[in-house]
Amino acid sequence: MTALHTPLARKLGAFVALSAKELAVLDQLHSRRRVFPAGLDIMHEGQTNHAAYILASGWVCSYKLLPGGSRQIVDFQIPGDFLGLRSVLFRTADHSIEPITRIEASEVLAPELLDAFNTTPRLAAAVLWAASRDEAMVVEHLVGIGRRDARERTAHFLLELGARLKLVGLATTEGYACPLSQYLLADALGLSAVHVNRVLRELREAGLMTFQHGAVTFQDFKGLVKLADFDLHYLDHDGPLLR
Amino acid sequence: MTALHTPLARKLGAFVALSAKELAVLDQLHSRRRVFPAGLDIMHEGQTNHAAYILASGWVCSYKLLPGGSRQIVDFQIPGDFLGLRSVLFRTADHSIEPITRIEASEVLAPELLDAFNTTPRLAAAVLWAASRDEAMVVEHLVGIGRRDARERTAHFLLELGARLKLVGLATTEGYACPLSQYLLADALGLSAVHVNRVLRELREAGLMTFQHGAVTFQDFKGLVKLADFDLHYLDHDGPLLR
DNA sequence: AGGACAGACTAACGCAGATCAGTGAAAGCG
DNA sequence: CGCTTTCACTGATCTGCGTTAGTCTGTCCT
Repeated sequence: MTALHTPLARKLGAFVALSAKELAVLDQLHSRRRVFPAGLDIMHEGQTNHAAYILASGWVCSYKLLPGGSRQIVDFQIPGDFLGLRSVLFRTADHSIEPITRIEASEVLAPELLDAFNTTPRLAAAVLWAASRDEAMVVEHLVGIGRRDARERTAHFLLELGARLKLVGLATTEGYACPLSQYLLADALGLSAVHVNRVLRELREAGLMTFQHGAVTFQDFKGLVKLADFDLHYLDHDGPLLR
Repeated sequence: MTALHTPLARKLGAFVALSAKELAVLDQLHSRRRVFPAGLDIMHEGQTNHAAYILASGWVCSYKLLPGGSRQIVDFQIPGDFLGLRSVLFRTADHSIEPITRIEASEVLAPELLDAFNTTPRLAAAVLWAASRDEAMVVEHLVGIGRRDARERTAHFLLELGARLKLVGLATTEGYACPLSQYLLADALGLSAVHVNRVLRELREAGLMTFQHGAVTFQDFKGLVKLADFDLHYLDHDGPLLR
């Protein structure tokens, strides 16, 4: 296998073996690279005619604000993920996107993407598969918020992040570097920051995992998986309908 | 405008004017019509190699079960919606699908759909738009469960259902026929059935709306919209990137 | 007709998690 | 160099919602 140039190539490569040509096409999508600072929204709910991006490095969150001032983070994006792909189909974005760290991202215009799909159809299938996987994760997130208590929910979420990061080589079974604050985690989990803190302490004191100093460390992976009822099969080993 | 044959045609037609040819292609997708009784799952989480369907009549819910025995309903599907479209891309379904009423649905195989897209590309855009809209609704649902209290959440959900039903001619601003039990509503909203009952009583006593005898009736639409912070713009008036 | 069952509805009680109100440490900055 | 801001962390109190345990209807059986 040739060297994997980008996180996206690495992610898709974990699912279909990519030819040199396909890798080259993927690389070309990364031509218009841009850098954004942390904390400054790159896309706003209601905004029209924005571009889509492929995230090359750094972390991002997509969220919605409510009139009461609270917010719900729908998902975090990590290297190799698309930003605002769905919103491009609508004229206006249905959520906002904020970089959590300084990020590097490549602007992708719809025509370029369609072009790439035409020349390398297997890429289209792979990208569609990735999009479906993202959607499955949003659904799993919904289920967690609706029906899991704070401990299960937190554990599940951090395990899932780990699984995603592993795909792009940014995590091991031991843990991963994680730039999230407890506030961000709270907004993602539908909890208060105070309660997130308590839950993290519980998990730590139970010897299951730690979330400290910008790093997530799994001490008892199996125990965590059991507590969270984590089933990675919906992220794993599942290929699309490739014919 | 020609007569609209199916709910799907009606829904897509609300967004792009469909030619006679496109209508014919849509009709053809409905050739393999099947009937399913209420309460019997037509698709199971973990099941492999199932087909996708277009719902022609009746109501359906897609849900996930948790080990504790509770379940979370991710979404209800109404006539004109696709069933299991995303799960076809994965080898195995990531959720279960259960008819709430007796339903009629047309089996659609992936090749047929791709064929239809090739002969009428505008149809592909329209279907993609519909899929994006569905995803946007799941996101909105997630936000509701995470950050809205029971009253807002319930009101928002029933308003959204109304907006969707209006698109296929099954609702007016006054209300709509609704076969959901309070238990189903509870599983969708991440609440207990008991509390759903309390909330519905509150809404009724506040003169906002009723949910009784299989019908939802809006008495104070504006008041409800305000309470729920309901913004239908993400369902309305928004076209896809049509070139 | 009587029994079984599903669904709407209610009251009493308990708890998970929100809210409020702080402390203390580290990092950015004029 | 203090000053401000951000973040982790904690205890006390409050509350929205779950849980339990019912009653009452209507409808479908046989």
